[in-house]
Amino acid sequence: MPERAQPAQEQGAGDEGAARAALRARAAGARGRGRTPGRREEEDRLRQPDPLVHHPPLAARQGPPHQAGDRQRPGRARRRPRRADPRLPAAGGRRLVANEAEILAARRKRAERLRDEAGAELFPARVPRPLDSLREVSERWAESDAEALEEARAEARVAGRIAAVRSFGKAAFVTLQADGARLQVWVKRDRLGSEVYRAFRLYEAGDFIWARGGLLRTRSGELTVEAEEIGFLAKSYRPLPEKFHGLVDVETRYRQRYLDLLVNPEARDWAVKRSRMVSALRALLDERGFLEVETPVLQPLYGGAHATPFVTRHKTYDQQLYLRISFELYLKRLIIGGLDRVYEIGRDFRNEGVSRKHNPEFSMLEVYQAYADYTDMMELTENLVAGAAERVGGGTRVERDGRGIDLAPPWPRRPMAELIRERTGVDIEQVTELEPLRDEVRRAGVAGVDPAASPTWAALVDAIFSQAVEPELIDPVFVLDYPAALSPLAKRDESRPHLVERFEAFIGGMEIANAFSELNDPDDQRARFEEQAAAARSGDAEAHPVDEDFLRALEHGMPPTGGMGMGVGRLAMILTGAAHLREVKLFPHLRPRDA
RNA sequence: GGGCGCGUAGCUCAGCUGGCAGAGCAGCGGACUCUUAAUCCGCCGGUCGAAGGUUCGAACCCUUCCGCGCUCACCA
Repeated sequence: MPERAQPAQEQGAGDEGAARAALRARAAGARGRGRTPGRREEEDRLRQPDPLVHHPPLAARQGPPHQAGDRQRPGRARRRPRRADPRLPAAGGRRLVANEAEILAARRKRAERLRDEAGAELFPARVPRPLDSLREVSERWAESDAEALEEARAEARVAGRIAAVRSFGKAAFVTLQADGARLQVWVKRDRLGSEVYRAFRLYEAGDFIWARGGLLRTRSGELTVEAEEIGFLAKSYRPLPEKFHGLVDVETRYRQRYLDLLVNPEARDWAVKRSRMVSALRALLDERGFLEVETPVLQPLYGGAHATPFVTRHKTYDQQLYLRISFELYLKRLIIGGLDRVYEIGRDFRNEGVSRKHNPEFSMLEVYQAYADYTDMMELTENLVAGAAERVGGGTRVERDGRGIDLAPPWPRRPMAELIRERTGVDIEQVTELEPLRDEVRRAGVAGVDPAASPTWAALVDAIFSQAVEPELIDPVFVLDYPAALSPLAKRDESRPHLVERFEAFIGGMEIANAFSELNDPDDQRARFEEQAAAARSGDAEAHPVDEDFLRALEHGMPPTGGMGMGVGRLAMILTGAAHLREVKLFPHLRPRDA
């Protein structure tokens, strides 16, 4: 029962702020200075003003006499300090400062005028039909010049959110945004009539509207709908993020991802790519005859990985349940039951720390194929990754940290011992005891590895590999021939019993997949479970318990089976070039807002 | 948990060696029928994260705390 690749535990590709820096550079243009913005809303929420104590009038301040008189600006100097008005309603869980309240009040007031003076419905139930897709309109006429548009008498009726308004008194240009596409609408009073135009002036950025009219090119060549009809679709009571710099604050981007998606093209692009990637994985597996299944998230006993589970409780059964840490044991039951090719794409939950490398819930693909072994899983893995890349991005070449990576199969197969020897000079095949290996590591001076910190030979091998080898595995590679001691859950290599039939796939310095020839000897499996149980008794909180029900299933016989787990988030990082797992996660886990 | 960094207007950020708290955007009022960060005129907007300390004087120096980020450890 191999524990699977854990996308929550990324071996991050170093550069902390690459994504953020890119965002900032894009948002701020050439003038952008690198600086992490702060978050003021929090403080606003916590403030309890006492102006007399904290903000005395300037006249009452102690100040040097020679500075006092001549340079004060009367207007500023006499301004009374503003502060949060405790009477204002809390919104979104925090107290509003007066200025933000003013902005919101202005939008409310404008909405009321739109409803009462212009007679518009703020949230109408119906949208005029037929409606042209804004994206399709802009794509269809993208290459047509002014004459071509006129000749075709091109027309469109589009709807979207107002992203920007450039107003000229009796005319205005409105940038509509929908589904990630943008299209300009030219709103002119002489075309619409003064009554409609007066109502239009109460529209504002963030609102949803529709417009119908002929397509033309402006002097600057932009495809534009010259509105002959216009209407209101939905009010936005809150403003969009600042239009030039956009939304930069990392925490706000995650907490209010909808704003991030609206204004940061990367956010949208990565979300779309991840979705397409998952669709591609499904399609590729389906084409190979695999059956997608769903197994319990709520499990009476957890297993299949080495991790701390979340615990929950079923009320009416008064039953303790665990959120799954892997799908493994259930999928193998299905193999036993004759579903010879199954996979599941879903969420695992591991009650571990949250950081750039950890998210308590993360997506996993697990695949099991009867009458197969780990070599079949290699072929499957490289074809899934390359196939997904082709279907998502059009090719098997991706960029990472400024260099290209080719995902096209076949990927090299490299024994772990060989890689370690190449990088460090340490030969784990020759040095098979803990103490000699420690000496060897000290002699070789492996950076980042403290030989004394690893309690066993296997742990030290793992430390060497993680530190010295893994970060350098940029191009796709299968690492195989894992020491049996390092992989107690996989089938032994028959001709070399100190090794197991296991591989891990690495790309961009990250573990992408982990696979085994699955252990199907129930007696051996029982022995492994009991080792785990013993470890648990001696204090290993993550060792998992004996699963009698699973053992009973195994005793009914499981065919030789290859199994593979792949971190969906990790693969998404590779295909999008994202530096952080949470960039490809729509709603990453965050610390709660109110302590 | 350890280390490093950051926190100034609703947003993005300046603020020099301790001496007047600023800009742009957003908001409000006005002008403007080819703009696209529209432009122009005027106005509004601040507990400089919090508390304490040093100082004649603190956004700036010191201490503690809070929040966020990075990193190490942990997490095979």
